[in-house]
Amino acid sequence: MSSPDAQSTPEPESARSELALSSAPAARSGRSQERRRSLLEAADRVVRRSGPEASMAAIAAEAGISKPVVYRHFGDKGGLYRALADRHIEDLMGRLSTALRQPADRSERTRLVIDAYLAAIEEEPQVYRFLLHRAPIEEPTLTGLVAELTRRVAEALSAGIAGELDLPPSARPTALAWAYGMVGAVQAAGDWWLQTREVPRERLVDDLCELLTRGWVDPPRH
Amino acid sequence: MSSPDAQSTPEPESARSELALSSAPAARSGRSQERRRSLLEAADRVVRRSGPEASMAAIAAEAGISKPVVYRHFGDKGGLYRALADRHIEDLMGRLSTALRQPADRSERTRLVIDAYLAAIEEEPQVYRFLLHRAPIEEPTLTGLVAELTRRVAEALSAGIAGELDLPPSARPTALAWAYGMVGAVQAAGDWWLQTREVPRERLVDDLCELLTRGWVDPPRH
DNA sequence: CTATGGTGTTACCGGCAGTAACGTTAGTCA
DNA sequence: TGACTAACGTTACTGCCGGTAACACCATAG
Repeated sequence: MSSPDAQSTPEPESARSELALSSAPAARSGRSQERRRSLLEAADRVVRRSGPEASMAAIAAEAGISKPVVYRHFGDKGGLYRALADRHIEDLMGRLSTALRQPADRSERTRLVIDAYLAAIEEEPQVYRFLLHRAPIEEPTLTGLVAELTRRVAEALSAGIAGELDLPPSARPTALAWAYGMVGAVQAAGDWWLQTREVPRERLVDDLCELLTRGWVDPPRH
Repeated sequence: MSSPDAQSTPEPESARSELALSSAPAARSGRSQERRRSLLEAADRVVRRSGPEASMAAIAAEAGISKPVVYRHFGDKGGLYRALADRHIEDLMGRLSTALRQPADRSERTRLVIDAYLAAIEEEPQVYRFLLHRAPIEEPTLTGLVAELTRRVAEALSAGIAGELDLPPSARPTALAWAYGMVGAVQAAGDWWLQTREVPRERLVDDLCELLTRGWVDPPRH
């Protein structure tokens, strides 16, 4: 927020075309990149261990370094968290779009995507909680990490839906609404599932898939 | 959470049968109830005006009172927020279950509930943001307000679904999964809609209703 | 008049995000 | 080799916030 120097995650590998914030301090030398990586890794470790309410001091300590260094690299707690989130979001998006590209019919592909998401959050519940249940970035019209993740997945999904169903441009809002709806459905159900593991993943995947492909009006078949 | 005295919202009018909680300071005298009300109203005003990151000091000041009074009444920031949330959740639940009880066929009733929810969040976006995008309560296994709202709506909805479709007990998890899925879908889509008003409410309601009742596999009809 | 319990206050604590100001290395140019 | 500079790192602070301790002000009861 306040800091004018919150460079938004110039991660080396992730293809970044949008978000060309001008104020990045240029030089990003090799040593600096290394530091940045190690800081991100330390932050990751701390978040995994202590949840998202980790303090900057704790993260700095974990990295064996003092706070101002962290601030020089990420400008802001929001900046750090955003960088951290970007990494995980990138990962999740990769898994999801792999599933999305699988050659199969619509409902089977739906199943694959849902399963990919649930598998991911099952593997790393702490990371998931960090991404979804934390909005440490104050909103300048925009919200926190949740929205970022939701937005990206939904955006990709809506493109997929529009393409798949061959929708006219006038139906783009419908595709978006559906995409957000589907993402929200899987997120909320996944959240519930993660807290009260009442049912094997398989089962939840089937239920969600049925809801999203056939609707709730017809009774379930099992 | 730390405070042992966070009484959970003994609102005056909401049907309360003496509240067995032992530690409650007993004599909730008339004057005290009045104070409590005025504090909640002040908090509500501040939250509406400044968003959910309102400080306790600000709320106390708005009520023309000092901080410790607030803490005596609610024990905790979490306690205050929970009390505040309960009030709004109660309200929203009322509107939703009214819609849910309407005599109509399944898809029409779905439409009514979705519309009721979207109407509510459209009327009071600030309150909605407070309820959904804030988890100020640290989680001892439990999460914040979002989960509370989601849980209550989903629980009610799943009972409705199970009754409506005459599901056997073995299908209760399915009903729950569907309920959470539907709630999440409407929440996420509503969130998106509230930020980018790309489309009239009517349209979003129709789209969501179609997704949830007929699934996404068949192309939309408009 | 005094004891007591609820209601209010001021003034503090500890912890956090964020920063200013000061060392310290390391590469550069004479 | 030795002075110069600039990035790198540190300690020690500010300001804010949640939460609390300790004290002050009535009322009513004996």
